[in-house]
Amino acid sequence: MHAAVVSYLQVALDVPLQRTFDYLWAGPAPTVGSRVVVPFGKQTLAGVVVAVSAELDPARGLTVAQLKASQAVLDDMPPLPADILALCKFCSDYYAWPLGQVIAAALPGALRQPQPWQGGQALQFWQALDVTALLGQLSPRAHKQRAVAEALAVPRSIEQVRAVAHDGGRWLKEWIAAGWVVEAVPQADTAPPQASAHPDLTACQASAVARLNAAQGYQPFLLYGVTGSGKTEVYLREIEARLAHGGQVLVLVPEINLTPQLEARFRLRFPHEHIVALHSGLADGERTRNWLLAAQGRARIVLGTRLAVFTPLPHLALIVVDEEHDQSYRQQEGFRYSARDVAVYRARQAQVPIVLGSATPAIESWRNMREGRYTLLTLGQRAVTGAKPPQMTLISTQQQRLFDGLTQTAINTLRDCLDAGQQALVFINRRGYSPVLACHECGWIASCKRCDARLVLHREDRRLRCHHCGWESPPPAQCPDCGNADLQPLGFGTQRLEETLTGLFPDTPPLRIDRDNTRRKGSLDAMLQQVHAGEARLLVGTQMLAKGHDFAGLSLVVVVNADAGLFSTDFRAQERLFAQLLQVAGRAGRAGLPGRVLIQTRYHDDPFYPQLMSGDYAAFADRVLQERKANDLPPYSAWAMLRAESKTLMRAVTYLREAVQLLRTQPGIHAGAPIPALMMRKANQERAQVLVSSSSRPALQSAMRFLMGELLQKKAPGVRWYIDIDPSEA
DNA sequence: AGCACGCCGACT
DNA sequence: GTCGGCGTGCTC
Repeated sequence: MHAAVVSYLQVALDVPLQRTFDYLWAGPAPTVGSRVVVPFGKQTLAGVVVAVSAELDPARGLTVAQLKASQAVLDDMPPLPADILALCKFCSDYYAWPLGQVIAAALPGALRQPQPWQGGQALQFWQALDVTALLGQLSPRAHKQRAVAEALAVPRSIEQVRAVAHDGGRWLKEWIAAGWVVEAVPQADTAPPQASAHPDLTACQASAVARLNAAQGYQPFLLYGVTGSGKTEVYLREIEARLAHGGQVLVLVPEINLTPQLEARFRLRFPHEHIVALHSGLADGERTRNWLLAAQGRARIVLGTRLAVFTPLPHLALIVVDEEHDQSYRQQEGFRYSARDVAVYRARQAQVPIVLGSATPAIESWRNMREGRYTLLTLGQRAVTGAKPPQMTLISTQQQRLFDGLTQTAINTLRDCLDAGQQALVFINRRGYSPVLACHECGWIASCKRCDARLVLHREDRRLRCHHCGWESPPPAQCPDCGNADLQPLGFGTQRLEETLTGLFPDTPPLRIDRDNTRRKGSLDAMLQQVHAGEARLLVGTQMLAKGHDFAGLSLVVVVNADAGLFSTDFRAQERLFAQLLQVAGRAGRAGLPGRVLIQTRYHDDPFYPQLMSGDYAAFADRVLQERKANDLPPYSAWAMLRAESKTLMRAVTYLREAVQLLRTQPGIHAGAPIPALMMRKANQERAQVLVSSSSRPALQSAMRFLMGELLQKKAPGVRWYIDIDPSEA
């Protein structure tokens, strides 16, 4: 007889509590990273074991009697490997978010449930023993069945079979029972990469590929090239090289709706590889299956959105972040992280190269490149011939009156375009721009005297506020420079644009395409269909239209409120605007038609516009970097936003004031004044925020850690708070 | 986050 | 007399 084995497990649970919980396990110690089912209060939860010991650590301050027993150790997934746990731990510390919730974000939904995942059979693959013989059994008119049978010439999962035909799963079951189809192992590794369809590389591409090929261990690259310069081909070549050495690659892309095209291109290029997609648009089962295939090392290419950055990849050999500047790499809800930054950390941790690709790199990445931390790979020339760069024109709104946001020049040009039977896009962007008060006569802009930042107009209480330092005042009755009494926020007047256009062009009613009216599934496709069919010729769109969609008949783009983006309180707004305008300009004149882009601005003298006109992003980025340095903005200063919500604004503000007092005891920390949030009421909660900054990242980290300790101690009835590290806007 | 316990208003 | 409002307190 031998003594009963007892292990003590530290378990991370998906609860908003900054600690792990300890459980007993009557049996041999499970592997760290295992999924367990544990009782928690009255609930039963799934958790992940983050530490195991044979004795209860007295430092935990618990007695054995206080511990409950873990109910089960699940084996439906391989235990989370040490590198992923370490990555989660890093994120938990860096982003000040509970470890259990970071881990939960890293797992697909089915593996967050306190039941074993039942979809294991979806990991099996099936293949017809003899396709010809099977086809001979089928009715020649059963086209769907025949298609499924043909697909089974190579190993297929049940999802893949269902994708071929709706009833595919049922037929598969029948054929398995009849012995026509047997389980098979995909032969990903034995098939040599096909030497098919490799386009010739330009000199720039060839040199980029050569330098990527030579990379060993951790090496970050910034692949900088205009649209059409062939960044994807560079990724594909490098991926091919890394796969040839038995590696896995992680490819991150910004949006779900861009994935199908790219995925198709990857599948075409690597027909014998397991390529799995990972994004929130997948059904739970498929996402879990894809995640497991990657974690088992069976899928060698993972193509996913930001959440894919946490996928376990035992043979990780390369990370690609496409359109690395894109805002959708930032999770804005709950566990707020930047997938690009996490990807860089992961590449260093795994000692593999990482390629950050963009035509308009994030200023942070540009700085890393300029300071020698990232290697620059430039793709200069256009690989795709034919597409001529559009002709860009500025229209100064200084001389021309605006009619609901449109100049006469813009109206005339739109009319000419529509009369000629072509398509036009009026591009507005009002997302994320704070109302910045300006004089539309002389160009004066309300700015903070103390920090040089733009002031924001808070309409609720008619106050101007600096989101940087908290200074506030009532808005001036008239322009301090020219005396004009009609001060309006930049970008005002675009609200009624759609009606105005309807009135101006009754024969070609505008079609508005934005987030609000495309939320319903399929509605975007229906609208795009109308555009392609030429039924809609006048489009009104937001940045949704800037990405990805090509319209053959589109020859004119009018940008109506660029200035609202140029003078935003968001210090990142300029680079976003630059990227967006370059992108939207690329929409015009795709198919031989000469493209024209009209940009209305009151501030045509701003250095922004000449740099935009010449497409000189490098000059723009260097200038922005200098400005950021001069004004002590990120990345030259580390920022965190402390946000609080409560029933009343007073409470949230008072709470933040106390937090500011605490922060000011910390060395090297600057904390401003609490500011009411612009979108104030959200779910009946008033919100306020305060900006915390430091010239030293470690100082900021330790101050926030200190603050969290203090805030967790003191109880604040009805106040919820959280910390946003590296916030995307002020 | 859940889910309890816990004291004060309108109702089978 | 009870059902139920959500304040506050805890979860190994």
